[in-house]
Amino acid sequence: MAQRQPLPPDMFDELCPSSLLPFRFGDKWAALIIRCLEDGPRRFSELRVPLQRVTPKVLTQSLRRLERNGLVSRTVHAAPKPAVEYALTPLGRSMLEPLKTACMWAAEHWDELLDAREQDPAL
Amino acid sequence: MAQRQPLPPDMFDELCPSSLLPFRFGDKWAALIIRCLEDGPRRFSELRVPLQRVTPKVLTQSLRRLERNGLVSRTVHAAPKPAVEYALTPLGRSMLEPLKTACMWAAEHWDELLDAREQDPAL
DNA sequence: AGGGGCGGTTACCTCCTGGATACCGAGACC
DNA sequence: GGTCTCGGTATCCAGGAGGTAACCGCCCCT
Repeated sequence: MAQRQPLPPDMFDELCPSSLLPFRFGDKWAALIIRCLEDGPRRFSELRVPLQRVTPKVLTQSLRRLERNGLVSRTVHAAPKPAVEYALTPLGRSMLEPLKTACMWAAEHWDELLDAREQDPAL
Repeated sequence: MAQRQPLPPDMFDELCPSSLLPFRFGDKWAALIIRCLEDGPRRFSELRVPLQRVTPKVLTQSLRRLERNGLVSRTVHAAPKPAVEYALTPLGRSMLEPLKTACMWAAEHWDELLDAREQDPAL
């Protein structure tokens, strides 16, 4: 193997996007919410169906954060019935691609991950 | 737009890979460590160079966790000098691809993310 | 035999996330 | 006017992630 370069001290300096974001994106439920919105706007109570174990407080928190980061939009419809719809913004939609790449990796290697854990039962 | 399907309650049931892993992978430093190991094995003190702000305790924690999950291997060389080398396993190496996809997304949309936060100064 | 680098460990503490539970206000409906 | 659903809030709390600081054993080198 060729001689490797030493790792530069400034490799991850500052707010480098590649150092902060990937694979630590959002909170626990953010990715799932984005996938729920893939097919179009959804209402609060619609989201609670697949995300059964998310309490309303936490769901609100997640949605607010996604809104703040410009990935999701929140629209209140007064008529005919009061309703709130959450939808992906273009930015949110652009995130579907890397999200799916990650999902595919996870699906492909899920067994290996489980195996590794079982081979080392120490926690 | 065509009528959307309602979201199924079992959409994220159980340990579905796509629900657990993507974008919440590992701890705070896991992704950075993996990128540091891309070019070959590295020693503990080598990793501390780019990851300046990681204390030894936390770095050890991260590495142990990556080892447990089968992404990184730890090898102790006794001779000629005592040294410990961390390297990517094939599984760890397979993670580089989705990781880079995520990095590219972050780099492309970094400005938009910052903009969104500034438009909504409420926290 | 003393010092220094390597590769950690230990104890302690803080903050944030996320969960449980209960409550609530505005409209629509009966 | 009472009640139902929708879309949340308010409060409290526990666990874990991650940071700080100090210490440590081993081996090599001189």
